[in-house]
Amino acid sequence: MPEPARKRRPYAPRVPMAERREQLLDAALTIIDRDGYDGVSIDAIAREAGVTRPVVYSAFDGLGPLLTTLLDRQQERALAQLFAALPLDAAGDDPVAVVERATPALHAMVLADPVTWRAILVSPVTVPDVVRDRIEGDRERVRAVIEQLVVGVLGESADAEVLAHGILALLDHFGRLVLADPGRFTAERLTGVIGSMTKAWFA
Amino acid sequence: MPEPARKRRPYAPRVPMAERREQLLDAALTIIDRDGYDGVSIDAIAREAGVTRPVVYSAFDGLGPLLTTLLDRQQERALAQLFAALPLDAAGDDPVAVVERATPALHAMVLADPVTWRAILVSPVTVPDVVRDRIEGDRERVRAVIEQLVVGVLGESADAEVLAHGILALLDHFGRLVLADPGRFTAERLTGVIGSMTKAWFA
DNA sequence: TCCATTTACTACAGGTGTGTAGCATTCTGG
DNA sequence: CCAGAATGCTACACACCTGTAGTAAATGGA
Repeated sequence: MPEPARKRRPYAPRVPMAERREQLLDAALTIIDRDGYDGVSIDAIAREAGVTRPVVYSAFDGLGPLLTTLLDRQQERALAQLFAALPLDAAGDDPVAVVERATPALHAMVLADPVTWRAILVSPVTVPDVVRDRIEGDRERVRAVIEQLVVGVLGESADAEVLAHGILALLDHFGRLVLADPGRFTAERLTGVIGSMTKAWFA
Repeated sequence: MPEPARKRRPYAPRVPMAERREQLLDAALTIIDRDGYDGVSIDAIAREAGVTRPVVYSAFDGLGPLLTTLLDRQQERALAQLFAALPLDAAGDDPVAVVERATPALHAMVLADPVTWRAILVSPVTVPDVVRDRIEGDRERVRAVIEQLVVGVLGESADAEVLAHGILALLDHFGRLVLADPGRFTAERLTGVIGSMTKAWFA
């Protein structure tokens, strides 16, 4: 029988830096989706990607920069999806109609890319600082957009800041419900509730 | 000059087990409040309490049981505070009046014991499993109570489950706002927004 | 006062993660 | 075909955490 000889690990496929970086970002996202932000480490990412840690260090300066880069990528995807689904140009329209169009659109958006949205919605506070600051910053930008919508519809009299916080909190939570149990929390139910709340407000 | 001689660590005050346990729970809560659930470990708790790890192990069987005990204690405090502030017996009353009494009460409750409430509100998902399951369980119980209130007020026709989710999400988020910036998000503003939402619904 | 009990500490063995230096392999262009 | 540049791996030095066995100090009652 031959020597045990399992001395050297088989070489991972050689890959140019740019591609390796993408692959590592994908690995990080997979871990976040499967194990939460707790599970993310240089070590875990290397294992997930089938390489050793120095490979990761040669592609990124550490966990913080890696996650920042990942967030850059996901941010672009998420905000594009979100602003496509939000009724940004509906200044004068009937609010009920607007809401009853936007709600199913948001529902579909979340289910169409659950990995992206889970990483954003199911992450609120106890995550690495880089990530938290980034997500909070984006959330604040979205909230400002909603606040403008509120002002546009209700005028200056309402407490638009607090209302926008409330609306975003509702959207967040309904998003989490959809991700957690899509069969239970359907577009119809959510649209029904949000629609009747809107009707109550304006009718 | 005397020998360096800093061989032995000064003894921590000797304390009976029951008291030590309380002290360790307080240390854990302090850490959670300051560093989040990520920072909690047997080691960190021992350091925070000014003792060594074996002391912690002699008081609890490990981190899980310690946190469970802490949750038992905090749960009692929190639910007592919450059900005192919630209008559980207001089945027939005017909803607007009920809400305008309950909102300032909840606001005061959160600010009166911010450490307890931060640990509950600012913790949603990425926390030790024992803690998450526990908090989620309690949240679900509270949500069920709210659902009953909704049914009592709106009847069976409404989608009480989803509405209760929405209401709890609003309460959660407004609680976080108050904890994050008490000067900005006052009882008056929150009561104003919640009151006008309620008025819109029922008027 | 002295000893048994209670309480606390030291020390060790083992696990996982970080970051880096130096070596091995593969690939590419002349 | 054969450098040298890319790319990947091994190995090491730390750091921090878990649990536990053995030892030292404080306390209280006989």
